[in-house]
Amino acid sequence: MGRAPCCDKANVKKGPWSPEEDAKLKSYIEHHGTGGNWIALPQKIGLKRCGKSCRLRWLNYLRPNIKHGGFSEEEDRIICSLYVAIGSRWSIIAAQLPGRTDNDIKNYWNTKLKKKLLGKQPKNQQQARRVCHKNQETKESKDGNSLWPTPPVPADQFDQVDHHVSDGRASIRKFLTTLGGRFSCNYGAEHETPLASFLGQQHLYRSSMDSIEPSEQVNSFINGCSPSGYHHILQGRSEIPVEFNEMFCGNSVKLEGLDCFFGVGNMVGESNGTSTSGSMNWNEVSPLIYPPVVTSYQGMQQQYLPDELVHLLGAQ
DNA sequence: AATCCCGCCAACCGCGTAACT
DNA sequence: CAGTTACGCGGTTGGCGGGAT
Repeated sequence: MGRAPCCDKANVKKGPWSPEEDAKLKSYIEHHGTGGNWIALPQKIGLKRCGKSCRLRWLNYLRPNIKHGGFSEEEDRIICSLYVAIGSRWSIIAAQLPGRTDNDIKNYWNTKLKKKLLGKQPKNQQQARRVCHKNQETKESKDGNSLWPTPPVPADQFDQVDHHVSDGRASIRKFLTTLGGRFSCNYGAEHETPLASFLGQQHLYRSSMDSIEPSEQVNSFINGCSPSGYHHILQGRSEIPVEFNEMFCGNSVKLEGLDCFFGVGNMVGESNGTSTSGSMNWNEVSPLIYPPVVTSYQGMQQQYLPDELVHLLGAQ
């Protein structure tokens, strides 16, 4: 049957917005609001635009107090922290950064922040495109370090990560500690959301990871993860996005506590691309590399996220 | 000076889902 | 309860500008 189009595509203008269109939309919404119906809005104003397009334009550019560019270090840190915690939920991340839009944050992450973090990787990964383009075979491309093996993991073998679950909580604790350092609770700062407070003190760029202990809050989060919940996380409702997986794999720095995610002997430096699926034990390889289809975000929220985050997600 | 290449970002597209009938 | 509609979200695309060759 197919989906009904949201507007008459033939009669709708696409592409960049003109100042006149911006002015019409802005003026109308400021005086009358959206009327709760974006689809009808363009007709009311006399704009030949799709309702979705109007909504996007308003949310991303025309509404008051929108900031563009100039992300601060603090904002960087919050974005990174939240990305580690919840993945590419840009709207949720944007909700923690007043004046920022999900689109802006998404673009910022994809074009700058991700590279800033991945910049710690060997250069061959960053320059692969350029090098390939010039048909130059570099030393790095030969050493195999950039070739993270990518065999498929049969769905029925995910169960075999169960043996990790016994020490899973300890590993998650160690993992979060390694990633973020001290997760302390520091509510009360003005204009600080609980979530920003919860995550804001992570230090992703710590050079030393000795003698850091997770806070009570993190411990309670971790302890709140049932074994099945931990299994669920391992199975790919992974809150550790692929980029970070790649970052760690490509990083020569040994990250303690990641064994349960990467598998003994497969984490750093040993996946040199010379292995074959026949010689590697893929049950030991992180399922985070192959995130399966998400089936129940709602359920995950309720079971595996801290109360603060669940509350925020629920309040959306 | 011309061309190529790449990064950035505004905008679009399609899907999931809530709300409504 | 099923079907329909609209919203909101995240992934992707395409045009533009600037740097490199």
